[in-house]
Amino acid sequence: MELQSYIAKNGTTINIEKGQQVFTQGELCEHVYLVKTGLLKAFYLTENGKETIKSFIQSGTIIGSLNAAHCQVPSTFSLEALEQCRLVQIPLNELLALSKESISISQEFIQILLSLSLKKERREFELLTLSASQRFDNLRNTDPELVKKLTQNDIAKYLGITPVALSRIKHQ
Amino acid sequence: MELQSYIAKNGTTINIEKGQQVFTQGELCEHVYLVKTGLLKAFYLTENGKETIKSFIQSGTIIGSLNAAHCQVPSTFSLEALEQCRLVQIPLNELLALSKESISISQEFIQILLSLSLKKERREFELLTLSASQRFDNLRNTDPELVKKLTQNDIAKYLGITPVALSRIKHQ
DNA sequence: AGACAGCATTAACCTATGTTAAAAATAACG
DNA sequence: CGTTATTTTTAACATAGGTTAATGCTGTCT
Repeated sequence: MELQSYIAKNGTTINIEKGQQVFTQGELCEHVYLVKTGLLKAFYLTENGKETIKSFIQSGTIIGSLNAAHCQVPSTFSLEALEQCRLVQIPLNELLALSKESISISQEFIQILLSLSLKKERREFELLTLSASQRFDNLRNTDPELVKKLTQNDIAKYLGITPVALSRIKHQ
Repeated sequence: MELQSYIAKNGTTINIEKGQQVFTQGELCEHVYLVKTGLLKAFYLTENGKETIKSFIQSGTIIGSLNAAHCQVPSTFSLEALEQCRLVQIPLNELLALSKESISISQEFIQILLSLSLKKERREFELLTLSASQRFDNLRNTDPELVKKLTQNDIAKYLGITPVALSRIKHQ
């Protein structure tokens, strides 16, 4: 947890109101964020204006558009606060540079990336093999607290279905 | 590319016949593989015996059940040769240990994990926002050569639909 | 060539989810 | 409190994709 404390010390704290965006799809975003308090959603907006939620981000997590920050390209998604949030912001470059100096930071980075890839793999598996209602059950079992905090609209967008379909699924 | 040459030197070369499995879902798999030649598929088998393909692996790629190897848990997927393959095998532990000694190896690891996460993100995006036929178009545009080599069955399993549905999609 | 195996197509019918729109419930606010 | 917004439910219909099964195609072995 050297990394987290480095960020806490050297990053700049920002407050985000509910509904505000931390960064926006299509824009450059060179930072990485450590979530101190609050809850956020990372989401895509497709050409035809449809929103789909990539993930929900809870406190204690490090989040950022890694590829955007790393490759200096526009972010493919937006990050928005679902509640009032307190974040600590730091340029990814700074962390990467740091990791070049310190083995233990590198190692931590590797750990973070490995666990991120685990998360993505689970998600991929679910999208590929489970029906919408199975995915919903999964979410409810995995993180019932989170489900309580979310609006049905956002849950649906996360599951990849419409709120109407989710309402139907619930009544069974 | 220090990592690749380390693997090439210190790993053990194995040959896999078409149809053979490199490792199997449910088993431990502590190795990571560098694909020298050939083509493979990584796939899940669900409880009800349905197969879905996670990804196709072409030569030059490093593949393995990272989480299985790292956390010493059974792999969640199998790896099978679609053509006769030549691989170089090495324990992930050995690479992780190595990365603790060498900053440049750590850095390479980080690069690999970052690009892996980019790939997964694209896949997640597609599964979440595109229809089956859009996903098929995408695949055809991104890697037409690959599509030629694959059976329609495998393409369908990769897209998350049945071969019947894929056949329908093609005729439009 | 003939016989078989493995793929691909087609068709008929079924189910899950999308779409639109209206009604009902809940939350937010003066 | 009563009034507006916002979210959720319900209903009716449309569509994509699943299921099963039959048919056709291609290649391989003898």
